[in-house]
Amino acid sequence: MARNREFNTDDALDKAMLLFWNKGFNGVSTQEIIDDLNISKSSMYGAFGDKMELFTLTLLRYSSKIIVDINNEFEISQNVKMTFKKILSQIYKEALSKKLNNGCFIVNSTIELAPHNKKIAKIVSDHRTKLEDIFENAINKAIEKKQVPATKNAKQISCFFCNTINGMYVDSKYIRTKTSYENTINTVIASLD
Amino acid sequence: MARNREFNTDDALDKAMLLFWNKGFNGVSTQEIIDDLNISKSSMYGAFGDKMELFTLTLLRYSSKIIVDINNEFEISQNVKMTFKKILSQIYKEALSKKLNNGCFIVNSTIELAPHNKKIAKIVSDHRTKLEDIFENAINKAIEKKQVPATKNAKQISCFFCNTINGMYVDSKYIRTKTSYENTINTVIASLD
DNA sequence: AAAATAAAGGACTGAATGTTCCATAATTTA
DNA sequence: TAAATTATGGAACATTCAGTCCTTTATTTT
Repeated sequence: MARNREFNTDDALDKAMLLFWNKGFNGVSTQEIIDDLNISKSSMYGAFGDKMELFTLTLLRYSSKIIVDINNEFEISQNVKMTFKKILSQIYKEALSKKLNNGCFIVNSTIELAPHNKKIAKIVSDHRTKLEDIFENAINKAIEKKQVPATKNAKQISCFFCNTINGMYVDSKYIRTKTSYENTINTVIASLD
Repeated sequence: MARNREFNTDDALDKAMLLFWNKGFNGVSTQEIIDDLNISKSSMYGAFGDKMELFTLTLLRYSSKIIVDINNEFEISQNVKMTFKKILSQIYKEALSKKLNNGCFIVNSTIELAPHNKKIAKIVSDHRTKLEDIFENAINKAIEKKQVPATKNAKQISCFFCNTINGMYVDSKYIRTKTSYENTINTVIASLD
């Protein structure tokens, strides 16, 4: 050990995450990053490797946070249907309240990078698998509790919900009317009846 | 009039469209464009203005083509449900058959540019409005023909279908299994029953 | 306190970026 | 056929890009 790092690594990752989330990998320059994090280039390269490594760290960080949050939602859940409605509603409420239309960092990265970068494709794909698993477990538990008809296919619906969420995050980039999202959510939630 | 253009403008636009569609605005350089179109820089700038103008032209061209195609589908349609199933299935069949995971040029541009570029946001938003209108008309006609229950809200379902399509185009960037898409489609089509 | 080690600042690099300019070539109109 | 006009090819431009290098500074270990 020798001289200590003068900045907080997690804070720096959070700031970089916001930049990449908002403008994409290609939309942010290294100069912009070091200006925003208020560190020097050598510090950035020393701490995080290169631009793509930094990006990857922020994406993994984002994914973890989302997975933890969604897991929590279902742990405190009394009713799956309500919880799904809450999760879907939060997406558009956040979108409408923010000035930044940054949507979902995972979706953004899927579109921008997944087809041309295997590492990013893996992160995105792993994230999707985790989400679907959480949903599937929640629906199966609800079926056990007779809150959802046993005729429903939990896997199929989980997949469909992920699709809906991805769609909503695309919409959130340019749709600023509550009604549009509520149209979708109402139709979607009905699939659990 | 004077010297004639040596290249075909429409062919050039189609080639440029493929580039942007596959790699996004920021993912394609002017050098790459002129190499691919096999024209000189001055020809490109002379014919299309600048990179963003060229991009905009290709995006509008893409949008028009999609709208014409979808319109045609419903014009030859005997049954809305079948037509929707056909449209949704085509998305994943095309995705699975192609080596390029380019998805939908409109969705890609929505994610990459709409939040930071008003002109692109308008194109994307107009495209969405047109699509929803086509769907709404088709569902209403089907209700008249008693193919769809009159209790259904055509506007709401149209909005939901657009959401589903956007979600599928996100998925198409990294999901290579038929089952996943069929899970979604089966659940979605059921909303017309 | 000295030696070792790691972080920071920032100048620097070479390549790539989007765009412009200009000389030349082709075509049309008068 | 001459003048006008547009297209082409490619050199040139300033800027920005991601990434490196080296000196200085701070901290730890011996």
